[in-house]
Amino acid sequence: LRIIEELDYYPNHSGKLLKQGRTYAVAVVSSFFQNVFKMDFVNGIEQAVYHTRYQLRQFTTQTGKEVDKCKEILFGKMADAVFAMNVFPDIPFLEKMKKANKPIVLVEDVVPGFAGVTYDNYQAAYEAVKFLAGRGRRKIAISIGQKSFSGHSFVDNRYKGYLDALKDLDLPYSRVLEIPSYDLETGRQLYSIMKNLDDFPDALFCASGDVTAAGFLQAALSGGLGVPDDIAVMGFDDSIIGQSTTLGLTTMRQPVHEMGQAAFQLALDMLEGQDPGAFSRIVTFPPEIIVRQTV
Amino acid sequence: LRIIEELDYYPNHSGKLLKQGRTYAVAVVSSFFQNVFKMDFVNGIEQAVYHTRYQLRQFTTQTGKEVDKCKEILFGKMADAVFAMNVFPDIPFLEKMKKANKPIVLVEDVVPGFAGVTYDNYQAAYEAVKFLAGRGRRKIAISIGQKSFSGHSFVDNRYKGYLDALKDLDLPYSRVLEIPSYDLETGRQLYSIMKNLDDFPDALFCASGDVTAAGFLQAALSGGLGVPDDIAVMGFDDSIIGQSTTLGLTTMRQPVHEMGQAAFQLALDMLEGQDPGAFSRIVTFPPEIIVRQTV
DNA sequence: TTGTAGGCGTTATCAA
DNA sequence: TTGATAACGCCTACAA
Repeated sequence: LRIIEELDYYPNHSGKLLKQGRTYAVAVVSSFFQNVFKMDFVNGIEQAVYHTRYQLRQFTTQTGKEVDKCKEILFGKMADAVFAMNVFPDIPFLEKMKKANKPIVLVEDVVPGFAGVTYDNYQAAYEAVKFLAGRGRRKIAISIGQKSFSGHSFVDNRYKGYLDALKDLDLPYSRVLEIPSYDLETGRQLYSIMKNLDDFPDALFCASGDVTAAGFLQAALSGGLGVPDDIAVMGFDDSIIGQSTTLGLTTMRQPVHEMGQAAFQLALDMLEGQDPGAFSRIVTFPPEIIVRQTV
Repeated sequence: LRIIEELDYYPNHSGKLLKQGRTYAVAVVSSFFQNVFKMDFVNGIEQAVYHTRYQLRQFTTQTGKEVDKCKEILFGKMADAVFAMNVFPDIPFLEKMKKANKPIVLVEDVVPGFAGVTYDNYQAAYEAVKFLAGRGRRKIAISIGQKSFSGHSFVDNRYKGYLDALKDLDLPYSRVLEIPSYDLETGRQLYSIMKNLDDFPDALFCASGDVTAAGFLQAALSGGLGVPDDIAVMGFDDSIIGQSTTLGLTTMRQPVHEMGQAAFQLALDMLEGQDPGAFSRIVTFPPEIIVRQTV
């Protein structure tokens, strides 16, 4: 032991893994770089991982190559389990991985019958509209990301929740602002777009997230629009961005951090658990409204 | 090749690495989980890594165990190079790693003679005070993290910049609010602390970062304090938090994303470059003031 | 061109 | 308890 200390000997990691056949690593795979959502999610995984012998690895791939990357990681023994963020649900692929006993946890966009962690996006949008209507708003616009080809992405679910709520509440006004990205500048542009609308809304539900809501708030207030007097604004996520706007943002909380922790727990259940049900378990988190000053 | 495809064969990563003796991985080591600073920094590394054959790995350690972890990673061949964030500068350790030709890039807190990426924190604080004074402020308070034992951490440098600027500008007023953490709530508490001060400042320089500045802004404005009329507020970092406050935050930009890219480039130079100077190169980024509405 | 053998560093097994 | 040996899967070098 003294010699080990003196020579700074540390066991070669690759040699160890090769022999063991297990990596004791889990991997996050996504086609986008760090952003606030991923930060919160990864933070949740990190904290859960911290108390175990596992390592966390992150891989960024080209859009559309996620499935290949997952295969490479799992079959090539780069990690024991994978968290796939917003990956287009390729059922034959998922079947194959399940049959091969390779743990994949789908995040956000989930497929019935396969392990995943998600959020009730339909209900969240539905309740957001109901809440706005309950505060006397009648002309509720929504800003939202691109709808998907499949019609089953989290964006599609939020969209459906919005439409169904309007219908159930007998609100004839609807206005959908579909935006290409989720950044501040796009949020600011929402105001320019809205200004030119002939029929102005009295509420904006930023289903596109807190960052876009913060951008809208900046542009609207410096454009002289009163919030919440002229227009109510509701965000989505309750991320640190939503928490730090100067005018407190009312928002639909998504417990992203807890989702990360749950995702790791689910991966562990698949890797070490006796419970075969884990391979088709979906953990769904409920919406929660955080009321601040913009509604 | 058809058979490879059919059987979903992927080369075993550990076997490959064991033979190669190189991992083609770089590792970020820190004693804290994802936060906005780390997010931006890692994002910079990720984008630089993306175009190479390298992978990025992240390791979170107990505070004080960073050096052990770096040794384990480098000697145990878990990665080819390490980015050490805010690690207490242990010179004998750094000497040893340099002698062993193991690339370590120090981030933020840097040691002369060893590879690192940093920011001119002294100059940044100095210029922030000068800027505030140039706008007619005479009683400038600073909020800042815990000073270090060594007296040479980035916090210490900001502190010195503040004091020297006050001296050079003949401003007798000084008020240092040393805070334990960098979150929103701590920022809000800055307002409560300040309210009870007998001699109220006319400017607050949040050298503790944009997040604390955003928290202060919330508390101050809802407490009825006028910004910038009653008090000027200046942040630090120009992170996404600083960019998304409803009242635009004037702040001292730190190009964290670029620092991440530079750190990876420096690691590459050490790993693949012919230039032995890389092992003692320090890349320092200059400060830049972003003027918005709070000053 | 194709095939075979050895070694990377670890760990598990089996023998002494 | 200790010590030698084989095998994990890859790559490279050398032989056929």
